[in-house]
Amino acid sequence: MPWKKNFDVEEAVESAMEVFWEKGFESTTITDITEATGVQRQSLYNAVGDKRKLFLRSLMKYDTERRRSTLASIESLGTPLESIHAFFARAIEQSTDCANYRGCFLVNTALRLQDHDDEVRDLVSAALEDLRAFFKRLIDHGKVRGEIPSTVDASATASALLAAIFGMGVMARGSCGDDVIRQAADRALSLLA
Amino acid sequence: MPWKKNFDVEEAVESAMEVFWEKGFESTTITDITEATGVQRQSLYNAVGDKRKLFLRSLMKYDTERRRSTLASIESLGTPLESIHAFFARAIEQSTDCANYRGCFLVNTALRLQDHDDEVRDLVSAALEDLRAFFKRLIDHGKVRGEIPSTVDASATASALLAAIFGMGVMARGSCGDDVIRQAADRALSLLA
DNA sequence: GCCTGTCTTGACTGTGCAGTCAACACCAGA
DNA sequence: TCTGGTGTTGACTGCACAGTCAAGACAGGC
Repeated sequence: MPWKKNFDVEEAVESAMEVFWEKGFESTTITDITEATGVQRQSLYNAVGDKRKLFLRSLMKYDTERRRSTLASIESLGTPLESIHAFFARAIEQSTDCANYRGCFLVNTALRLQDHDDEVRDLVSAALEDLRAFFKRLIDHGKVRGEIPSTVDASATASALLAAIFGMGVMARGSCGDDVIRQAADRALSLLA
Repeated sequence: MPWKKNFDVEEAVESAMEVFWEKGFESTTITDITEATGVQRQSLYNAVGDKRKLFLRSLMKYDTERRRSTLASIESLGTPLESIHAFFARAIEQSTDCANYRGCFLVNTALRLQDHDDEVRDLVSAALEDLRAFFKRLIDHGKVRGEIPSTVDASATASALLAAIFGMGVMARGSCGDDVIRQAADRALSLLA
């Protein structure tokens, strides 16, 4: 019978994800990926399919293994208001670390959606909506607990926080100063007071 | 003596700008541009230089002829607060017109700054800072006129409005619903009340 | 009318890319 | 030990692109 693969497909997708995340779909070459994974060209094609399929799989891996678990861990950190602050603190930290800034893989992909097909579009769209739902849920809980004023419109404010997070990412890329990013976060969070 | 060019370089740059704006630097080919301008390859190279120079010139043209004049006309529209609202109304209109959405050329470029050299980076960075200054100036004037509360921190709020504008752009690209974008704008503007 | 130097034209060159191919290495069962 | 099917390897193919070249078109100065 056959012969066993001498590499782990999941590990290869993980490495490919890092490259796509860093450089984006168009700017990543198959050679970049074979170098990052140590897996030969044809072996990749056999195991996963073409570049597009590999990208989709990387994005799905990011969505399930990074984004969702990050949100879950932040949500379980403390009170709802604390969780929202923690999320923004994390975003500020990432946005102001210019040297290593690479943003969120899903948001990066959202910004270049024209490069992709419907499967990717749907995944991105669902992830953005999920992030908004995350904020809304936390705001609702915060209102119940009394740490967020009951006059705050949970849905609208969740949308505003989402925009603020995205905007901070754009500012980080556009080489705005750190202060500006921090100010934007601070004012966005003031919507909860 | 020589022979006169039978095309107008400024017109050609204008057409090239439309293409770069629509598709971005990497995705635009010289052929796209020769087709859009009707100018031959070599004539473009003679007149402007390579693709990178043509892009820079397009971006400078956009900066001076579109962005600045747009801000100036909005600023002279009515009271400071009305101007800010008008700016957001315009952004909402553009962000929710999915079919024709192409964002702001400068912001699009900011999102792919790694594709570009220092000249482009500096131009983008200055433009973003200028937009922030635009908001800050209007807020300051609004406070003097009494239509914006004196408790509002002009600098921080300008940063937040900037982030909101960018965030709305990301949401539009990520195929968020129009309602979400409108909510985000509404909450951002509530920082002025 | 010829000459000079610029503008135009379309073919060409070299490069980098995604994806494919065919030869070979390997293992299990007959 | 042979055989069949799978994994691996590196060379290959075809394409799209940026940028170049050289021959020709053109207008004004002599």
